[in-house]
Order: sequence, then structure tokens, then C-alpha cells
Amino acid sequence: MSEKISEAELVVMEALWEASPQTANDVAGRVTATRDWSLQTVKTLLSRLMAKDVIAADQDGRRFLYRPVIARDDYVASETGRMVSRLFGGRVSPLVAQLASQDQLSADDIAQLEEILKGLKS
Amino acid sequence: MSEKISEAELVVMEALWEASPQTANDVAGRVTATRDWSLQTVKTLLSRLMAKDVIAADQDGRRFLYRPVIARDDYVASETGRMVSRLFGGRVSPLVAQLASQDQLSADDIAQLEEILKGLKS
DNA sequence: CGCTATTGACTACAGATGTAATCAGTGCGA
DNA sequence: TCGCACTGATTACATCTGTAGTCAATAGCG
Repeated sequence: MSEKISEAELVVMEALWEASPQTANDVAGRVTATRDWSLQTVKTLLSRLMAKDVIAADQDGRRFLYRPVIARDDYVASETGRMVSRLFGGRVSPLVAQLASQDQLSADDIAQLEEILKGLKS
Repeated sequence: MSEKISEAELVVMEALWEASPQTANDVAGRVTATRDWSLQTVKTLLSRLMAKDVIAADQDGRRFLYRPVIARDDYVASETGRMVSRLFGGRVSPLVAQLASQDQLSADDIAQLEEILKGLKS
């Protein structure tokens, strides 16, 4: 239901999912590990995320401590669902078939998939 | 490598992947089965897709016959890859685990996954 | 042979996004 | 106590996206 999180905003969300709460500066610190963004840019993104109600902030003296409102798992679940329905007609096995055909499954992946399937059948 | 295809543009791509080549009118016909868009809108999207070099057109009298330049499979493969790396650190099994935990795997999916895995191990 | 319908090209315009600069309030150090 | 540094708020601006309207060329109909 919550509004769409853009690519750049997601980077900020990831920083908050890594640890929270954090000040804008902390977040910027984490973000600039990967992106060459200014502090202002990160603050803008924090504002927009606030406007979208996917993060919240508690005042701490003269600054704010930001924290995610939605869990990463929930976000991942909904994005995954969207993708599966958009690209694979809602079916999961074609997705895996796709990945398999692209040789994107490591031996490790395969072993883990077997584990998962085993669990599901019990 | 090809530029990003937007949500609306993707709808048009799907129409072209369904059948091709098609005139702008044909495409609009297919598209309006799902979306309430004007013919002009579809034409604009076709132009943008042309500019992005993901479709091409061959002149046929005074109109054009449009066709995809990239295969749906390739698009799906690259989108899937992007998603897996963005959301699951590049690992596939967490993706499946995710879907499993959301009960999004049907018995049918499970059976097919087993088939796929069997094939991979041989 | 001139008019109209068709079709692509160009223009429009608001909202989202990426990427900041600048403003304004305020608590802390000199 | 005064000014500055820090921090959120406001403003900026180009590009992309969604969703068309309008223009211009032309081929076929009457």
C-alpha cells in the first residue's frame, strides 16, 4: 500500500535497515560507502521517505533519529511478488527455470533449494 | 545495456512480444485490452521505445511496422538478475526461501522445481 | 482533382526522480 | 552574550514518465 520507493530512496532505506535508528549523518555515512552523494542529497531522500511514510523520525535534541517503518522483509516480499507477476505470470517455477537456464544457480543454491523443497513437503 | 524500459513502455513491449510486426494501431488495440490509453499515448510510447533502441520499425506504405529488437527472454533474464542482486545479494535460494515463507509456492510449483533441480544435477 | 481521414512527428504539461544549494533556527564554545 | 556550526526545511532544476493534444504530410475517396 505504501507509496513506491525509488531506486535512490531504496539505497537510503537499505542503510536504515542495516541499523536504526540513525541520524541523517549516520545514514549519509553508510550511503556514501557506495554512492558519491552529498549529505544534502541523502537528507532530501530522507524527507521524501518521510513523506511516503516508509520511515519515521524521533527528535533527539536538535536532530532526528530516523528509523524504517516498514520491514525489509515486507518490502522484499512485495517487490518479489510484483516481479513474479509482472514477468512470470505469477508463477514461481518459470522464474527458477529462467535462472537455471541462465546458469545462475550455484551448486550451493541447488543444495539449498533441495532443503527448502524438502521442508515444504513435510 | 539498453536503456531502462518504464512501466508504461513495458506494456507496449508486451504487446509487441505477443506478436510482431504490428502497426501502431494493432499495438494500441492490444494495449487497450488492459489499459484505458488513447492511441496517441501508445504512439508516444512507441516513439520512446524507438529512441531507446529496444524496438525498430520498417516502413510499410505510409505507416510503420514495429517489432521488438530485444527478446522478451533477454529482458526477463536481465530484470530478474537485477532484482536478485538488488534484493537478495545475488543469491537465488533466499529468493525461493522468501517465496516459500510467504506460501506463494503451489504444489505444482514445488513439483516443477523438483524437476528442474533433478535436471540440474544430472 | 480537391478534401478528408490516417498516420507519424512535434509539442505540452504535470508529477516523480536525481542531485543538490541555500535558508533559517538554535545550542555551544569563545 | 555573540557568532558560528550544525541540522532540518525550503527551493532549484534538469530529466524521466504518464498521458495526451496538435500539426503536417499524404494517399485514397468522391
